[in-house]
Amino acid sequence: MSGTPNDDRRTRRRQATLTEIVDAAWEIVREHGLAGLSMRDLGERVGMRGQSIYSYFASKNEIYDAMFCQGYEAFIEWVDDRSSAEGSSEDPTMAAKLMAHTFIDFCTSDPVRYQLLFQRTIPGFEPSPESYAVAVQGYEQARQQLIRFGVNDQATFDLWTAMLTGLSDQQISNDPGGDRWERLVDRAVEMLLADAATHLHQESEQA
Amino acid sequence: MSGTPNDDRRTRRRQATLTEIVDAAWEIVREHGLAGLSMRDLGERVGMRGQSIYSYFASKNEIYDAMFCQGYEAFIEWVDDRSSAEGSSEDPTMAAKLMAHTFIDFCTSDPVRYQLLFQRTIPGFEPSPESYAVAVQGYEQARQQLIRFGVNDQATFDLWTAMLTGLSDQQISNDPGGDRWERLVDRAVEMLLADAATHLHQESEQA
DNA sequence: GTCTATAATCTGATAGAC
DNA sequence: GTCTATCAGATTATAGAC
Repeated sequence: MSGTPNDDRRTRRRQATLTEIVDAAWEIVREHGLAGLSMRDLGERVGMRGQSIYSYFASKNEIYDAMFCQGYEAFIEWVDDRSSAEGSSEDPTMAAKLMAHTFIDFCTSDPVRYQLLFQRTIPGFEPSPESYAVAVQGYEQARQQLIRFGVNDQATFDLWTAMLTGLSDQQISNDPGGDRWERLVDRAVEMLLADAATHLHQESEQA
Repeated sequence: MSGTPNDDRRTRRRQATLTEIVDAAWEIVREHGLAGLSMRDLGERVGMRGQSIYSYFASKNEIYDAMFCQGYEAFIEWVDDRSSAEGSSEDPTMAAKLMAHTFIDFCTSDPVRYQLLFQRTIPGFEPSPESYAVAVQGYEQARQQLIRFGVNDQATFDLWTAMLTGLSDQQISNDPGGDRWERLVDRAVEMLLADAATHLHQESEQA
């Protein structure tokens, strides 16, 4: 009863509408903030009534969840694309700086996405297990990258995430569109690398 | 026509109600998030109808503004109380660590306040000039403190704020109630001090 | 799958009696 | 200064026709 050409067409069409809705949700949220997403606006933007969205998503939180998932997929792709270029670099310091810029560019290029992925700001929202798994995958990818630069224990990694999210956060909050904190990234990486060298754990946690 | 004992009593009573309302607003916001503040809830908590609040505040944003102002006053007092104790310390490294803990304790002890003071998360809200002046005063106080530790140029100060807000933010977002990032503070300060020493600007910006 | 209709509730804010 | 009454909407979500 399944697998007919007609079913194929139908699911493809449905999938297209799903991504169309999520894309429209990102647009709204970039204009009116994370909390400013409403089903009516969303329906209007995608060419249907707000109530019809419920044929695709059971609730508003399910839309946030799809955005959360898509955001982390974008993160993984963003880092993948740029780390292959870094891999060809000989200088590990240079590679670490590139990685840091890659992360901060991702954050500052879309502040609302940063807010959804890396901060807890929507009161009722908890990511589904499936979306959370994607988030963990992104986190692990970043951790594996840093291990290459000698960041092989949890404490040092936590210090790096604090520094990099701190730079992103200040850049977004206090100098949107500028580079007041972004231009401190190279200096921050040099500082972190020097620190990591003095706190080296000999037992690497690599596989 | 003014200055009679009756006027005195009246303004004192009014002032008491004003702070009572702001205190109740903090309670609500700690329970339901920054965006979860409503005039009806606020009125109920303070013992009047929601509409009566408008006798004290012209709009909801004026309440956010009062909270913003009060939050920065609390920050100034918090730092003042603890920096006098630090002043008696001989070791500048120790003093810097105490200052960093003071800042991060302030942030993590009240996440919603941190959100209101240091992040831009309420869509329509802009602090009034009066409240903004208090914020600038708090910022300047922190800057003057760091100058004592050799952080005498803007770039180095920006790096410190990024590190300290980054640690606060990670602590709040990813380990609420714990100390996973808080326990990295001493190490972070040592790292920042070593960095500041190598980037010393001879022309101090002190008065 | 999309519609209309609507439930049920919340929102900030104003007018005017007392 | 607090109340009642009310405006003028907004919100998420469901039921049922087509």
